[in-house]
Amino acid sequence: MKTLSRKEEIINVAAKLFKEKGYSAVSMRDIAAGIDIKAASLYNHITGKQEILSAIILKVAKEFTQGMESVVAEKVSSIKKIEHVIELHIDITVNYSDALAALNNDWMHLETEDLKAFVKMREDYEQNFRTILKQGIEAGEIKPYHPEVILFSILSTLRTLYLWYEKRGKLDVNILKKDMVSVLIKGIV
Amino acid sequence: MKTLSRKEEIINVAAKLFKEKGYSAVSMRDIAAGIDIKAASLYNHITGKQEILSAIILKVAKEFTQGMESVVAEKVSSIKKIEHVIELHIDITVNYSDALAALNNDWMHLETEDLKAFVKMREDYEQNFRTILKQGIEAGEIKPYHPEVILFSILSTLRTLYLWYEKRGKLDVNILKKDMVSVLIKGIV
DNA sequence: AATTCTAACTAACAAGCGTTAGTTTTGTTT
DNA sequence: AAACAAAACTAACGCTTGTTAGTTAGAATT
Repeated sequence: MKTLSRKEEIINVAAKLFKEKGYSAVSMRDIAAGIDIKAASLYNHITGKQEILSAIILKVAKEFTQGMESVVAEKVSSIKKIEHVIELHIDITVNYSDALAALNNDWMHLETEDLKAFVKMREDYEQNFRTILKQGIEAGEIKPYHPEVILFSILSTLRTLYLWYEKRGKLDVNILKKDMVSVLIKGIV
Repeated sequence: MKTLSRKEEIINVAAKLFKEKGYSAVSMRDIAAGIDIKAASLYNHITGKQEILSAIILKVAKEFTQGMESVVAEKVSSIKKIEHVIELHIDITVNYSDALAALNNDWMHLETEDLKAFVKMREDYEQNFRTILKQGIEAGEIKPYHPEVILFSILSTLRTLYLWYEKRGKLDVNILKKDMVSVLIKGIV
């Protein structure tokens, strides 16, 4: 357990508050109160509210981008790749569940460069996933549904996992992985 | 095409803006500008910002509650009931896609009575869905996974469908229903 | 012991917020 | 044409917002 720098502390507290009320409804005074200092003191550590949001979102977005690129490069079946994408999401959810709320709900409050960077990462990520699915369909591993329906179905489940993970008392990660893979890939009947 | 009352117009414009930026980031002046009047004029038609949010969210929440109760009362197999829940979500998504954004992301900004009413409806809804799944598992129609994993997986897909429906150019509803049912129930392998 | 640096503080700013009061315009009913 | 109601307007209110300036206390470095 490394001790956190003040900046990391600010970002963690902010992420938790953003998760509860959303970026716009959280004030700098709220964030400051969360670590028992005054709002003006925050500016000794960060340049502004925007920097906090960027730090939260882009860090996790990079983890997704990087993780997805690793999976794409693997020399395994498409189904195995999808399994690994599911596991990637679960791992990130477990480690950054507060940040994921901001990534899902507050990305539109990013500005200029950061917004563009985020949107690009998100598009690339989806495109990689789409490619995996199409290859799986071509190879006959996956039923020939419209790839968009499959993509959306799996991705929306994975993206909102953070809402659900904490509520159910932080279940065992390995059991979660096994069950999620089964339900999402093999169906329920 | 019935002509809208001013109040309905306000609510529709607000819902669209809430979808784009979230409740807290949308000002009364923004909403007013959306129908080309001044902010103060809104108050001839509504009592305040809160009433707009309540109107948007509770209307749709009631549709879900009512629809789910109809499905539960049906004398059909559990699988058929799940199919009908999926179709219910798709129908509501098509008719109220803006309102669904507020329902998903801004419900926590409801106050007192309205907040309590919403949370109760949501819990009841999930409980009904859970019951359908458990009966399906008991009857051997559904694989014996942990019902929570199935519930979460299907529900999170359906709840974020609004994000996806408009982006893909408003696909045909019947095709969408057919594909979603297949993917969510039968899996992809 | 003197100096520098870090991170807190108080005070205040201009701008924007939701909302209210009072007035004027618009369109309908008598 | 006069009277009325509905719905717009202008102006302003008290409050909160993100942020800046200037100051101070304590720790680290010289």
